[in-house]
Amino acid sequence: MEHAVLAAIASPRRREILRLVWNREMAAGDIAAAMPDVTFGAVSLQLRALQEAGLVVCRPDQKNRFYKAKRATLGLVAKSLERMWDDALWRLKLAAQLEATRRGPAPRRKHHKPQK
Amino acid sequence: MEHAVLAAIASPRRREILRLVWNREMAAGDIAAAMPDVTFGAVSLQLRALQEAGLVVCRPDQKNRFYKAKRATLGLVAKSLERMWDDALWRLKLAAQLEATRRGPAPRRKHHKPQK
DNA sequence: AATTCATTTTAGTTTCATCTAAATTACAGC
DNA sequence: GCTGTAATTTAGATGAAACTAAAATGAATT
Repeated sequence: MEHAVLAAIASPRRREILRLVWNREMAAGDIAAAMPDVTFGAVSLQLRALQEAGLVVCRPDQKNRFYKAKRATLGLVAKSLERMWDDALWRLKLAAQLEATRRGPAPRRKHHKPQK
Repeated sequence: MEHAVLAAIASPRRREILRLVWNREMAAGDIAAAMPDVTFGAVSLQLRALQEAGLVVCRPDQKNRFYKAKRATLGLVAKSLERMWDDALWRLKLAAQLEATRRGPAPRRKHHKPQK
């Protein structure tokens, strides 16, 4: 583990990319399309950073370049990242479920005795 | 593990501090004294960042404030950091030993046949 | 209450990362 | 060759992080 790796995963944007290519490989264009808030160029730069840190590998194929995560580089940290993503998902699902199943009046805060 | 933790350990300066207080607690002034290339103020700011990330705890005592690492916050990543530091030490020691025990002419690169 | 020591905080500057828009490269099909 | 698609690269703008110097805080000592 070197500095470059820690610096790479410190960026939310790069973690977002890393998560996309964690289990499957994806073309650069599809990665960029999954992030409508930035330009293709910006994504390409981050892909380069990830590649230089050894966190992704690139496979050129025809006009496309397919990226996928190189999990081994992260060692134990891979598990931490996965947990981080799972926890975030879990929180989202929980929030959605609470919202969907809620009936009746809005949840109350702890009750206080009315002032005289 | 949240973003704040990853962001905190992405900084070499904060890692340097974290390493100092990894096994023992240290007064802020002593930490700053161990880093002659920056001011006390700068170190204090980084200590605050580490504290906000939950990576150190502070114990006031008289005029001093003693900081120590809160390793639990790092979970598995703690091991990765330790390995990182050990590896760096190992490399330094190896280099020092090579330098100290070297005798005779400087080490040669792989021999090539002389050109005719 | 004034002084000293240890530390934090503030305000301003520099440095660095990230982004955009546009130019450029690379590859394939016509 | 030219055209179109996929991606990278460049140059420049913007914002955040890290630093410094100086001022402010807090706790002990006189």
